[in-house]
Amino acid sequence: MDVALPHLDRPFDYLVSATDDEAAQPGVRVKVRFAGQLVSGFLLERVESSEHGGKLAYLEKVVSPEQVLDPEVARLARAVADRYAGNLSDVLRLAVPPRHARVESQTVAPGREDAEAGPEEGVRAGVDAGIRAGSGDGVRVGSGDGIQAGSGDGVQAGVEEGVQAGPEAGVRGGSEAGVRGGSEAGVRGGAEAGVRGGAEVGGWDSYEAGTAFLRAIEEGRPARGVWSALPGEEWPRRIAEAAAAAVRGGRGVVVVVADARDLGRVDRALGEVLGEGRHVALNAALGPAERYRRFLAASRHRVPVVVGTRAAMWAPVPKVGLVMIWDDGDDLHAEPRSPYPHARDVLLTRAQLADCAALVGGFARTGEAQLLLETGWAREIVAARVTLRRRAPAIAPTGDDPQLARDPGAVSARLPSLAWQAARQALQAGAPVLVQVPRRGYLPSVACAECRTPARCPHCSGPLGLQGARDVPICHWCGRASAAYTCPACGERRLRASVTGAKRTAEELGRAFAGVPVRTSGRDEILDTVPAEAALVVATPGAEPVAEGGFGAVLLLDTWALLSRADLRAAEETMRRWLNAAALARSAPDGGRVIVVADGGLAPVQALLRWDPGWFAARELAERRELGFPPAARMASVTGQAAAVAELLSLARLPDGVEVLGPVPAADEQERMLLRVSRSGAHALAKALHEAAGVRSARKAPLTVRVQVDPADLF
DNA sequence: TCAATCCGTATC
DNA sequence: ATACGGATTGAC
Repeated sequence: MDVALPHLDRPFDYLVSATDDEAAQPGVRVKVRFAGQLVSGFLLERVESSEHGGKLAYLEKVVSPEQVLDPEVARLARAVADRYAGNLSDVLRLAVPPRHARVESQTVAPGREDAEAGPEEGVRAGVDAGIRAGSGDGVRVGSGDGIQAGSGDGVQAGVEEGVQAGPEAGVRGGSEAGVRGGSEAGVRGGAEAGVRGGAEVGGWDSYEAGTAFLRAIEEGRPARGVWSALPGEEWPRRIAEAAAAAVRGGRGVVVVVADARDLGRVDRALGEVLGEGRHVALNAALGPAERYRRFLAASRHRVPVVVGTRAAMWAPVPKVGLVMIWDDGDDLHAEPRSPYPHARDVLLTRAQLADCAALVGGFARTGEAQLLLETGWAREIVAARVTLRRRAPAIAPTGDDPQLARDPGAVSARLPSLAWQAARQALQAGAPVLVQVPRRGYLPSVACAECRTPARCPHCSGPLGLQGARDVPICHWCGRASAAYTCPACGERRLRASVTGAKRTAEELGRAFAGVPVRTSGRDEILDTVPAEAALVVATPGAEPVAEGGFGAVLLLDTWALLSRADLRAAEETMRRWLNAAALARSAPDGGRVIVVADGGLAPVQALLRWDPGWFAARELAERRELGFPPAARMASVTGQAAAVAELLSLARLPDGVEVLGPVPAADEQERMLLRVSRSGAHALAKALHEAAGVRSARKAPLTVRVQVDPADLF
């Protein structure tokens, strides 16, 4: 039922007229009369009788016989709503794309391929028996406790406790538990698969548990993996190979990536590995018609594999056997609309509910992924150190480079000398060089308040910037503070903000490396690939192109700006950006180098030098455990006007052990309270908050309160 | 004693 | 939003 009121977040029963009987199948869109007005909803299930005491109304109409809400997705949506203290209707808005009637009629519905093309309405109009009113042949519409009673809670507990209880789940994943898929694998893949076995594993044999993981997927076992991709890895190809294994086993696959560029890469790889017509790519940027067309292709089980950005996590696929997420630390995976579910969480819940395989992959590793490993919910898929050494670039820090100030070359290049040397060598060898600089505005640069000469670091000539409200300018490149800055041109001491971004850096580097083409890739114009020839490529994090044959050198500049952010995830995010850029370099045996302009003693720098995202993630998680931060604990925020927040919290029957923190001021004269609870109490906390919101909405409380579980912006 | 009105609550 | 039931109030 498309009603976003927490106290109405449950299914409602309706009668079905004989006219609607055939079309009224689970998953179809319907219109019903609710409190006097016509509202839309989804038919959740057909039932013989209703427990509802009062009078039942008839379904107003079946909007379309298209079964757009897959039962598996409906269960998932309910579980996600529960986890995030949200309404099913909100989740379904995210999960099922808006209907496009023309697309629906243009394409042939399943099972009707042979029927004479007549419009579906015509087909049903023929069935026009009398009304079987009394029979009580009913239907359940709207919100899905109906799917049903026990399972709502049980399922949610499953994930929480699955993650928590670990060992059992882990053992289950690893062992022979999921025999179900086995038969299909035998029938479909058969001898062929057996023979091709080795080749089908593709590049997964570079990872210690890789081959076994792929075999498990093909055999339909619910294996769960956290995959640390090797530097230089053709990860879209690995994802496609994993998808192909599931398809050979007769199962469906859902892949979620962060942005359109990653989507393009996986889309291409899937086409190559699976052949055309075996998958669809879903992208928010598609128009409504094309989006619905592709959704229908999946919903009608025309294709076994769906890849897409965030919203694709809800895509229906036939007999889901594997869900995958790439680069789960990317903040694009967090849904910005209520109830703000995170793609990783949704996919893992999906795997838990469907008892299917799951893969969380990336060059970096998030605290959440680390937790999956430490609880035993998932197994590590990593390469042996010896393989890593063969594939990784040579990585060095320039932190306290003693040559920095003395080396005239470094000053003229406006780069620390080591970075300058690495770039020059790569260019001389005919290889492209990647320079990663933070996004414009990330840390504003400063210029002389009088003559507007850009303020430069006295040590390395890097651009100076101001961090937050602090007055002391800091170098973007080497991180040194310049307390007593004086403009070399006019002697002025005051500074004003100016902007330096990728563009400016590109200009400066162009002057330093005369004759070398300089290209930029950033927000407005993103490069996808660059050829294997000498060029400087200045890119913001996330916009780095892939170089044919790999970059000869990767320079990570302005690292201080990333590391010093006052964000819980600053270090993790920095690590992720570095690894993603460094992964684009050639291997050390092929001359690939990565220079990070940062102090080699810092933990993220250490982790980068050793290419050890696991070590870093374990360290991060341990720290968050100590501090009681997510994902070691579960947090929720309640935001709104002070009185409304207080009302909600007074109504909430919070479980034992909830810590209430705050209030802290929020935007628009509102305030925000934070609630913290152990992971085992997470479900109860969400339930209590949803119930309290329900009481408020039943009272028609005028002031809105926003409840967020695992808010993206903590501290 | 009954109807008009108000308030709170459920909405199949 | 709107409809309904129960309580409340005011007129006969």
